[in-house]
Amino acid sequence: MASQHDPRQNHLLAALPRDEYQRLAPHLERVELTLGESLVESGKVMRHVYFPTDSIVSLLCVMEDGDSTEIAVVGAEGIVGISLFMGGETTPGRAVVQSAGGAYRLKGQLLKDEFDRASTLQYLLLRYTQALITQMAQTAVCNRHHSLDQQLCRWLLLSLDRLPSHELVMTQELIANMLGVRREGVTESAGKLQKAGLIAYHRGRISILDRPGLEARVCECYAVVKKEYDRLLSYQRPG
Amino acid sequence: MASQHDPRQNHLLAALPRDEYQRLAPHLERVELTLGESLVESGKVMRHVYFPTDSIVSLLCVMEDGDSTEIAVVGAEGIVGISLFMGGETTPGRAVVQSAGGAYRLKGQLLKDEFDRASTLQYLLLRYTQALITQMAQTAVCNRHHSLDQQLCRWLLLSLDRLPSHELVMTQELIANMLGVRREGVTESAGKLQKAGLIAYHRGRISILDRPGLEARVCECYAVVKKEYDRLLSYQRPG
DNA sequence: TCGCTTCCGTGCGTTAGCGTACATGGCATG
DNA sequence: CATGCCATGTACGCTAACGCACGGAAGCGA
Repeated sequence: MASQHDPRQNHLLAALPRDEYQRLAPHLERVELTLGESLVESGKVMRHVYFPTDSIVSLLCVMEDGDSTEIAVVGAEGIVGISLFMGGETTPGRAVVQSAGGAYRLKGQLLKDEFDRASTLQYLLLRYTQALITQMAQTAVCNRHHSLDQQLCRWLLLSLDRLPSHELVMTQELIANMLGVRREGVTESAGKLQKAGLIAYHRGRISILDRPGLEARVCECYAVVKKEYDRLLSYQRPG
Repeated sequence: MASQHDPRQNHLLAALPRDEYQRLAPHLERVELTLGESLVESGKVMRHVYFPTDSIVSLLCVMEDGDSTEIAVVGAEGIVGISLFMGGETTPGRAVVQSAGGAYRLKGQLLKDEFDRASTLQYLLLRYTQALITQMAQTAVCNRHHSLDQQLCRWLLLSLDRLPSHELVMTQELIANMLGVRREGVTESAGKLQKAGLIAYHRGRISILDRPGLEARVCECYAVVKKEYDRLLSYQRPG
């Protein structure tokens, strides 16, 4: 069983066979991520990858004028810094802590070394990356075709899936940055959900009161992403 | 030099060292892709990957109601079917031929075998996948924040970069499907470009008359993607 | 040559989301 | 308790894109 602070609260680390995990474990360094902290800056070379345990990290694409959009969200099921093993070293995007909490970090070179052994880690990371790609694609199509109301539901559910509690610490201003819309738009959509009794909002804290209600309002995008994550990250190795 | 039909017109295949290429070459099968042909269907297991030479393939995300959006575009610089080596076997998206032309296909298992040798091919494919991810992310943010006019310019330039000629065979209806907008919207935006003398449109054929003019109108997204492709696919191996 | 289909242009009214401005009420800080 | 900032609510005009409907023209096949 996992102690209170155990790297294996991260699903990728938990899925490693004993010997691979033992090689990495001494180098895993626990860090506390604070809300708004930036783990990856556009174009900067990363020194570490991060395995969240009970934190959430948003992958953002920021443009010259400051407008931004969330591309994908990473929790305990994933890793931040895929470009380190994909080979690019850097990304044009940013990674920002969306929900404070713990994570374990690992020096990029150590991850790369283990990855290059054609290890289980490689298998896991590639499958995870494909799940991430699906999330990005579905986010793109959702941005195009669905209403802000639906997108907000999707965003809340994706966050909720990565949190232990039913409460998230997040101002409407920040949600607006994630979704790439106006703050006032979020106020309006969130107001609808609140009137419908699905959530309660109070100064940067959102309590989810009726999760099935959210699921009833969300667009198909949420289910598509969730299904693909379940499929790809169930970790039944072929051999 | 490449003969008229040479697998090495595809940049990934061209970048392989001799021995790796020799292993794959006997299994590369030339195919002619026709406009609108579907190479990958949502959820279906793929049997082959495709290396385009002078064709263009669009990666689409299609929703239940039929609305779709292009997530990324693949030409001679890339490969169609990344989920075969990423490990997922399938994707929720589709891959549709956007511009007819040649490609070489390879049985999925053969590609996987070579990939798992920790070969140069693996190095190339992973870097390519990262470039693809960048394109997807930028597409998402462009969908959100930029006008249809700008997106059309981006789409034309991305297509143009993957074509030998200055003419593309593509109805406004199809472009609308790619961009996830109405056909009438494309008519209007294309009309502006035509009035400005940048393109000429005639029954499913677009001639680009003034490429610098398009580049002057396009949003930053085009340059971000192009720069990242150039950076990641220049193929200077570290060792 | 006729007729049909495909492709493009245009003109509505409608709407979601934008930009802006401003009001209110918590909460912290002194 | 006074001050001030921050998070949220609200209002209003504006615009890009939507849905729908129609018209015309180019090409193709009989």
